[in-house]
Amino acid sequence: MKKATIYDVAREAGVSLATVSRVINGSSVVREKTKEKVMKVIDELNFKPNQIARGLATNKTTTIAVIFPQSLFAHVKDMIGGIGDAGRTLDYNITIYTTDDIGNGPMDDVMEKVIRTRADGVILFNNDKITQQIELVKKHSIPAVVIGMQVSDDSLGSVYVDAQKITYDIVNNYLEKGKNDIIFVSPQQNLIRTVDLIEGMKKAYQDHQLPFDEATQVIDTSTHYEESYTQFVEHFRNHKHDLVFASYDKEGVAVVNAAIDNNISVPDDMEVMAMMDTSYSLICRPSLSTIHLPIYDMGALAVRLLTKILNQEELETKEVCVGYTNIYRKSTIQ
Amino acid sequence: MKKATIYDVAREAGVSLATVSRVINGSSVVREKTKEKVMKVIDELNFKPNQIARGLATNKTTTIAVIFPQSLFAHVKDMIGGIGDAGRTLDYNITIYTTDDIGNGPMDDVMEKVIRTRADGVILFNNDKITQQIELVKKHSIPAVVIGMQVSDDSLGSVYVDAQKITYDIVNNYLEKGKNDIIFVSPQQNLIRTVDLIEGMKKAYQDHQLPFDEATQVIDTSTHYEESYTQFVEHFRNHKHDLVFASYDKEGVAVVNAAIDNNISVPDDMEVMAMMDTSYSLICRPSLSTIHLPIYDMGALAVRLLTKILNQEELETKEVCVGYTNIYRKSTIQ
DNA sequence: TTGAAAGCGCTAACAA
DNA sequence: TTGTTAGCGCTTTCAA
Repeated sequence: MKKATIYDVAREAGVSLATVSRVINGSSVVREKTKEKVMKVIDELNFKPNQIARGLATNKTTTIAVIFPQSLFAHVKDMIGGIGDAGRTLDYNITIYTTDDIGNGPMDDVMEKVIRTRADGVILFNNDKITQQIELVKKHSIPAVVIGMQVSDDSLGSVYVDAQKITYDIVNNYLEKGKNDIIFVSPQQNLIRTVDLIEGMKKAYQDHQLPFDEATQVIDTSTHYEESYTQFVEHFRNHKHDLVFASYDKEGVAVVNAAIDNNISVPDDMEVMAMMDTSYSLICRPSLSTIHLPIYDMGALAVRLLTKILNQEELETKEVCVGYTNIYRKSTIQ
Repeated sequence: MKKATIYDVAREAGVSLATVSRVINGSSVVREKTKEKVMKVIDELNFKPNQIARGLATNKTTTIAVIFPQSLFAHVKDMIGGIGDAGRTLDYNITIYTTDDIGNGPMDDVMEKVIRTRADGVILFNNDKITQQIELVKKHSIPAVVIGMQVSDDSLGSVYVDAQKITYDIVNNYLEKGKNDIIFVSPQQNLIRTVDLIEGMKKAYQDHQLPFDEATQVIDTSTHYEESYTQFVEHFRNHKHDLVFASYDKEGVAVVNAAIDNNISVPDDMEVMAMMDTSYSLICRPSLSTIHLPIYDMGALAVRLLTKILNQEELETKEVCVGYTNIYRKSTIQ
């Protein structure tokens, strides 16, 4: 049995196409009596408007494309809940596109697909290729919002956190206590811009007239627990710091475990602080002090912001900065 | 500047619509010379075929809807990588829909959206409402594959793991060693059917002519670490078992940590085994023995299977059973 | 308040 | 090998 179309409804209800269209789009001009009649037929025929046809007619798809590299997956997946829920509430379809790790001209290919599908807008995430991605959406003038970094551009929105402030405050706090052996560990790919995080540290050192040596105080690591753990076991064989700040809980746990295995007591001999407040930080023993970011909300906010841009709604700002909370648990002395 | 349409290309290239259409769809009948000419214009005008228009004409959207309850998010998110990558390789769009936790008539609403968007097919996950969901897709005759449970139905595909065998083998092994105080812990919502997991245990007990008491040997828990941890700290105050089998690593870690806090040594006093082989099992101390399931692959396989069904390709079976590996680490005596 | 009709951008017979 | 033409199912003027 074929799906009922608007024609079928019109015929059965004895009205024109236009009237049915008005009814399903909630136009106010249609008489109550007619409306009821049409609704009844819609129900009887189990008619569901074809969004594809509508899309063709209106040149809108009510679809938002979410683009992210697989390597950022750990961060993105936690946001998908918020993105999905907001999409549902606001009646937008969310379609996801992964880049890299597979295929060849990754970003171009993906953008090509997004353009073909005529998504109304896209959501991007801070990553090492973000500049190139932003170029692309601008070139094709696709409305977009990027999560994880502030971007000041008329055509783009952004949802971000004040990364510099996060590290500045923490580092400043330790320096004030005379604890100035602080290192920063992070994988290359990160939702929160590592340059900003590092910048915040630098500033704090500067304000205390202390030297900050990026070569030794910033350590790159892997996103795979086993690799980072192994790396840190080695590192802590002959290093010990006042504070290790990790940009993601998982790496924070690797630090803690590696330290413990080198008989460095956390937090007594060395303090550890991480970011994101995921389950990892709870599971860790001692439990990890961490920065809580409103991950779910950031996803939902990005969708909300994007739809506002799409609907040309008034908005005070296209750059929305979200708050965060320092959560002190057992890996720091508080 | 408006986007170029197939008309623009036809006009510029001095050919008809049909020819352009043939070129972009890779039809073999078009002369090489003409093809080149058309391609050139396509490039110049930066023409991107409108998939919406194509969808209307062909009655196909090349999109797959992935539907899952938020409560199953922890499992699903790990699969999204595989689903996304497979979608990209096979040139299908993946759109995600979350159910429950928000809104009212959850599943009906979602299905309504899926129908409106005319997704070619859907991917479902085992969860406590799966029967109802299967009913719905069948009622609307939407091609579907479900992940996490075997379903024998002509119109549906499934990608699953032999859950009964997993628990049977493990439990059987312990019973043979005379260790028969075994409990099973799991949250309500699970990707792998808990009834099957429990059934496997029962069978093993049966084969050993030993009683299995579901009331005491099966423990429900929360998906939130803090809650399950608290619950287990209480439980282990006056319980100790030969083996605790948890259906997900996170709950396994909660068991381990709660046991340790009650001075129960793992694995000497009590062994713990979990499922999924996520980072949690690595982070746990002692590291968790766990069942490795090919999560990424299951996602990719589901997409592959669904597209085969959509394209009416020949397939030996619609019920694909994937393998698994027992990974023994430090939470069990091996 | 309703209807007629054109058009959205493409595909797919069918004819040439 | 190419072109003509009729849809696909909806929205949206414009007129009534």
